[in-house]
This record gives sequence, structure tokens and C-alpha cells, in this order.
Amino acid sequence: MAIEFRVLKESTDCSARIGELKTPHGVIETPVFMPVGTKATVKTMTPEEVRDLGAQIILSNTYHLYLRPGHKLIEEAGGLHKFMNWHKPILTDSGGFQVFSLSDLRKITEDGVEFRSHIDGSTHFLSPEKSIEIQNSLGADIIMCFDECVPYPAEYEYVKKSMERTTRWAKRCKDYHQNWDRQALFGIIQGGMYKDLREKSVKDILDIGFPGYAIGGLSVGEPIDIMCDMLDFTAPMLPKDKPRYLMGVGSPDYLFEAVIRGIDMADCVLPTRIARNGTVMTSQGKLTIRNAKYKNDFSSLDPECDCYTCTNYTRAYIRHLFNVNEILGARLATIHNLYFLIKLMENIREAIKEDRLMEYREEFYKKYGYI
RNA sequence: GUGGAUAUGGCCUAGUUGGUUAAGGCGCCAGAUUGUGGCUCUGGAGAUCAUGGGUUCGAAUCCCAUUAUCCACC
Repeated sequence: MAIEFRVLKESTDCSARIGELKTPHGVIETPVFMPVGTKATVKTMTPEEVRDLGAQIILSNTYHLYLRPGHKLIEEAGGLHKFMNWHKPILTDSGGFQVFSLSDLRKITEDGVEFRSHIDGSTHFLSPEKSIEIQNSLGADIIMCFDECVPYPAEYEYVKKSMERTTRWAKRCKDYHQNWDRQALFGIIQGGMYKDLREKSVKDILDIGFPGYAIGGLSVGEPIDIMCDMLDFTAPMLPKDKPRYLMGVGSPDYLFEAVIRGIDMADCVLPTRIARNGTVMTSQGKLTIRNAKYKNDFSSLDPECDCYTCTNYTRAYIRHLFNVNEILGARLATIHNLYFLIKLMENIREAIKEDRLMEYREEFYKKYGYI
């Protein structure tokens, strides 16, 4: 088996746990936040910089790499790790999300999805088998089943049919996957915001059996209370000795609430995307660096942060970079935001260790301005 | 000095057979962003239409004068 997961400690007052996830490219301490590097790069960062920020694993994407530069080319390069010079663990998403979110013209059948490239309009076909074949070529430590992520809100009947098809596709993914010793294939729970469908999905995906389980179809625009409610219901049904991955979550509050409910892994484009658009997360809350009030502010982005950006640059300078559209602005903000979330997860792990996660959350929320 | 052209928010422009709250871009101000099509997207403020008269029910638009700028010629 490619991965080995061990729970090291469980919280006494919530479902949070600390764990250790061994992969072919190193050990990951959980709970972990995974930066996203869709097209084989965490935008604006070199892999060395991402590593030095403390990132333990990054995400990349099947759909995008299949279209460009092509999975065969990456295989020829020696796999994704070697191609992009990132030698820590990688997780690739199956491409399911992109097929459903990017493509206008798509046709879903039992066999798979016919879609048109967002780049040149060419027609392609992605199936469970094709997605696994691509992910095998890419060579990530953890790969994902090809699923359908339904939007929110969605009709019960549609979600039900979609969830059942995702389950059948999961079986096909498992049957097709070959190198289990080098790549762990995770199953994905669907079922939208309907508890009975979530329950059925968990049961069927567990029956198929995977070394790890993801909860998909959340953080798709529903209120945070609903996500929490779905997690409260879904997470406890997953086996304790397997990693649990909540897909697409990345704001501090969502991360806290997910970890408290037993989530071990999460990924999100949020920190890197908002960084490029001039928003940074700080211990005192969100800050839009373009705002005029920072024009003469020569303090750092976050007085409590010791990242590269905060130890070397001022708000006034970074604001200037954004106002004149200089690339360095996006880089400095990205460095800070990634460090902020990586540090946050480190603090969360420490808090779990010391059995004070709920207190830490309270303290963080007050300062950040959530409460 | 003579002749001609132009004058619209901070900047660049649209807008004439005269007709309701003068349009757009840039800039400015603010917001959004959650398994990444994103230097993206959404919203907001800001103009007595150079100035003064006149014609008209009604003028950025027509007429006169003034001022400024540009061009050509002496």
C-alpha cells in the first residue's frame, strides 16, 4: 500500500485528531492544509519557496494537465514530481470538478463525460478509466476517483442519480487502478445536502473500500451552518483509521469547523487566489491591501506574522505594487497567505495535542472578527 | 497680426435634422473570490458640457462676444 495512516491523538472535547500520513514522498502531519498547484505550479511560487513555507503536500489537477502539456509528456519527463521539481507528496484531483464547472458543452453518460476544452474547444472524453490512466501517468502519491460534484442548490432526484453514478464510477476507478504500492486512490462521498443520500453514499463507497475518503460536494456555496451540519452527520460514519479529506475548504473558519468535526486534510485555491487579487488574511481578519487607508502604512501585513513578506515589506509597499500591477505584489501576498494557513494548521495541531482546540478557536475567531 | 480648428467629471473620448436623470474607457473608492478558465468579477463616487450673453416651450448641440489651446499663413 502506498500510504499508511496513524491517528496519534484524539481530542477529548471534539472529533479533532492528530495523525501521521506516510506517503512515498514523505510523512504528512495532519490535519493539513494543501496548497493548490493546478497546472503543476502553485501560482507565482517556486516549489522551493512552497516547501520553505512549510507546505507538506500540494494539489495538482488531472483535467488541466491532461489538456496541457498532456499526461504522456509528464510521464516522459519522469512523472509530475520530477517535472515540476517538487519532491514532497502530491495529490491530484480527478478532473471531475473541472469537467462540470468549466465546460459549457458536456454530455454525461454512464460511460463518462464528453466535454469541450476551455482552451481550444476541442472535444474530449473523460471516464473513470481515463482519469485513472492520466493520474497513473502523473504519478501523484494520492489520486482521486472520478466523480460528479453537484452544484448547490440541487434537486433531490438529480443529486440521487448523480451520487449513484459517482458510486458506480468509484468501483470502476478502483478496478482500473494498478500501482497501489505507489499511488493511493481515495474514494469520494457525494449526496449533496441530503442526509439520506450522504448516508447511502458513505455506505456504498465504504463497501468498495479505499485507503482514504474524501467528502466532496461541500463548500459549493451553501451557508457554513449547512456544511457543518453535513459534516456532523457524514464524518462520524467514516472509519477512524483512514484519512478524511474535505475537498475545497480554505477559509480559517471553514478549516476550524472541519478539523473539529474530524477532518484530516483540506485544500483550497482561496489563499492563493485572493492573494493575487490583493486580499490577505491576518490575525486581525481579512485585509484588502489596495485600500487607500494603507497608502502611508509602513507596518507589516500582519504584526503577528513572521513570514518572509511580513519581515521584509510594508503594507504601503505591497499596496503600491498592486496599484501599479507589479507581479511581486501577487507573490508577496501569496507567500503570506499560504504561510498564514500553514501556520494556522500547525497551531491547530498543537492545540489538539494540548487539548485546547475549542479555546484556541474562540480566541482566533474573536481576533479575526468572526464573532 | 490674419485665417482656421477645438474646448464635455482627475485624464482620454462618445454624444447635432436642439427633446426625459449627458454615455464609455482609464484613474479613484469599496466589495467579492472556497476539489483555480481569474493582473478576474461586481458595485460606487465624481460633470453647473471653457466663460458670459442671446435664440427657443426646451441648448453640450444654433447665434454673438470673451478666454485658452492647437494648426496654417504673414
